[in-house]
Amino acid sequence: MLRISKFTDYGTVILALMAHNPASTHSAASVTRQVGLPGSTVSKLLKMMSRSGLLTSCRGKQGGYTLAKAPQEISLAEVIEALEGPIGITECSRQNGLCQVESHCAIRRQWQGVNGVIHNALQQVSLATLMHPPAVTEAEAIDTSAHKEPCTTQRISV
Amino acid sequence: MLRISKFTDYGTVILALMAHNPASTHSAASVTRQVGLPGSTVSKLLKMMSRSGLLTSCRGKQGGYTLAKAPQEISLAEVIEALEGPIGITECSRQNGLCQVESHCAIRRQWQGVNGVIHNALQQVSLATLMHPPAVTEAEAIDTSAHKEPCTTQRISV
DNA sequence: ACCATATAGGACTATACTGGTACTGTATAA
DNA sequence: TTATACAGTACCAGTATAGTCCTATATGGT
Repeated sequence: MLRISKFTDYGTVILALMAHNPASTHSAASVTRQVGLPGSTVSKLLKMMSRSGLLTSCRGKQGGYTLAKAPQEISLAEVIEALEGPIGITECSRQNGLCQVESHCAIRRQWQGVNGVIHNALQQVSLATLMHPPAVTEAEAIDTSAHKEPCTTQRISV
Repeated sequence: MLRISKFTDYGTVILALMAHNPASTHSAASVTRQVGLPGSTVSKLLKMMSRSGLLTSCRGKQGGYTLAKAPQEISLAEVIEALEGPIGITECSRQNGLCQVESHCAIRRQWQGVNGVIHNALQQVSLATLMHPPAVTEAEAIDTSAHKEPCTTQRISV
């Protein structure tokens, strides 16, 4: 199949959604409401992404998550790596000594090349690119709670 | 991770090995001997690849498997698709209606684009490309049994 | 000070997939 | 006729994935 996990997929959906209002804070609840996925899954994803630095978080009342960088600066490669670790199309693309046939294996170097190409492709696509096409339903997709300001601790506050 | 399964990985190793002698017939046993992987796994892979048309097979004494096409004409994309089905980096890259948020989802089209790029990259790389670099251990890697001719039924016989 | 809200960080479960095995059947060449 | 080698399928164990739940902690407002 050669695919990313559903989790990562969901992750990009959530990020794209948040990218409509990059500056504001989104609570797990509001994201859940908009995205139509199980709430616990959403908050798990948000937690993971904030731990890996894609999002910043803020606890407490009016808390929530915010994009840590501008949508143009977040690449798919980053997202994938954040949610499922380093990109390696084969196990031996990154590490030596894992494979019993490494000596026979004239293939490894080439796989690493392929890997590079793919990694590149994923790095080219930013969150901003990802949400190019319609930009139609923006107004509908955003509920009021998404409009609140980032919580105070996040601005270089007082 | 974004990676192909070990199976597919092994598959390419086996194919590359066979590609050293594209014209001759390789028995499961001889491939197993050369490749250093569990025999049952090897024959499972050979079966799968022959069913999907990458290899032709021939039963009976002196039987075995042969590449169905020249190494230059077998792409990684083909191999991956043969062993793990159509390449789709996300589940929705191919099919509609799987995803609950498809309406919100401005992302799908872009993922399909990414998918295309990757698919392309994999199509560029042929089995021949895959075994470019060394070509060193050819003589060692091939044991005598690999030198036998294709079995009669495979030539447009009599 | 207190409370409601919202994230942090786990542990936990069920299910699906992956890698590997085993066994029976069938075609082929000698 | 027999030994050889592929065909097909059912099976099993280990692991990864998707999803749930619970407790702790931080924040803002009253």
